[in-house]
Amino acid sequence: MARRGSYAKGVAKREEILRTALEVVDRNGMRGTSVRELADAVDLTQAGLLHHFGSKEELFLAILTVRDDEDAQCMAGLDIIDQFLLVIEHNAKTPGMVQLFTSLSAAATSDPSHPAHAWFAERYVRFRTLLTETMRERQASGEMPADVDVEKLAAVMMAVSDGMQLQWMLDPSTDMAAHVRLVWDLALRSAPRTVAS
Amino acid sequence: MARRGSYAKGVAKREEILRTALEVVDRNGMRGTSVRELADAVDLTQAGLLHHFGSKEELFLAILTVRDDEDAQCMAGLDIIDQFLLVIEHNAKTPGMVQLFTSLSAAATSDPSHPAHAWFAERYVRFRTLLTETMRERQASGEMPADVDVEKLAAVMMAVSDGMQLQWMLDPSTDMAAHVRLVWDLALRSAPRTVAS
DNA sequence: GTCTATAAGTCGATAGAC
DNA sequence: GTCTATCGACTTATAGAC
Repeated sequence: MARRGSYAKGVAKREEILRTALEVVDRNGMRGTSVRELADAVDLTQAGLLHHFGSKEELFLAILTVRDDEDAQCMAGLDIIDQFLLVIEHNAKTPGMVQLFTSLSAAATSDPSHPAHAWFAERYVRFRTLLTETMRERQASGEMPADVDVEKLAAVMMAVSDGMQLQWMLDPSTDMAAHVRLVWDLALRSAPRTVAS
Repeated sequence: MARRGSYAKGVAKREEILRTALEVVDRNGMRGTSVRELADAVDLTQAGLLHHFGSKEELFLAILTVRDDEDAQCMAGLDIIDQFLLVIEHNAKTPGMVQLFTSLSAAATSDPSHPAHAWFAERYVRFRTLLTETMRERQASGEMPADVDVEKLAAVMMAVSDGMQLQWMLDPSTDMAAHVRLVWDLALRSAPRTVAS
């Protein structure tokens, strides 16, 4: 079918754009990367590129989505906490990606009309829920102190991960994963609170 | 002296701009607030406003600096940890400011040539040092477990504070201070690690 | 020294031809 | 699906009035 052919071409071009954009962003970050630059890298005009993605922001969002999916794929089966730490260690090798994530998350979370607002909202709920449930299981099996507020701890783990990216960008010798692990270790070895009568 | 007079006028105008800009930003945030808008609010043209600050980014940086100074001023004498938590509680009442801080910190930390890059770098070092020293004192006095890595914990406290702002912007019912307090409590009541022989 | 007015350039976004 | 052309918003820079 002709329709099938042209559709497939669009998808292929879209993926070529994403793959190239991912590399460019990883070198240069979001800031200072214009749509025209990305368009040149895939031999398109700026308008030609924007035909595949509605806007610059949607293009960048697509990049993050691909990245999230790839992370999830190659970590399938691992312990959630281990996954979490591995992703953070991996982030330290892709500075442009970290830059893109922090910039976009700041812009998108602060503006409900931002194209990526819903994506981030859903992402936080999903990961927080996943972490919370895992921690509850560990509490049930006695691997974790029962009186830790795991719902808050899950939010904190993500917040540390996000926040450490800023400090890491200022000083790339910072070990982001080690800082997240510190919180996790504190939670694991926190002494059960004695109930005051 | 005439020179003294005109200099004072410049400073006065600068402060009027900052005061007004602070209000406008607190309502509208950084995103969607143009220099022209701010200029209109203080009865200046865009170029007139930019004469006082080199650029939009430097203007916004000046706003954050004023905010930091005001926070520090009205908290003088309080315990550092209490100060930290009080500032976070205060942030929850100034959404535009939180928006400005997250947007600017993302943009500035990721780009060494950003006008606010050095400011953020210095700010993180300063606060981290302050927190670290305070914690060391508490360890010395026995108020805090001796084997907690306070240098990392200080960085973590700031990271949680920064990171929770994103989740709070997505859901303003989030209690940012409570999450920071969770980390602090975990550190305080963490059981001393037994040394493996 | 401070401000007005304006010019030039960049960026993202969009309309319409092919 | 890709292009040309153009629009409007923003920023920087500067010439010159006061």
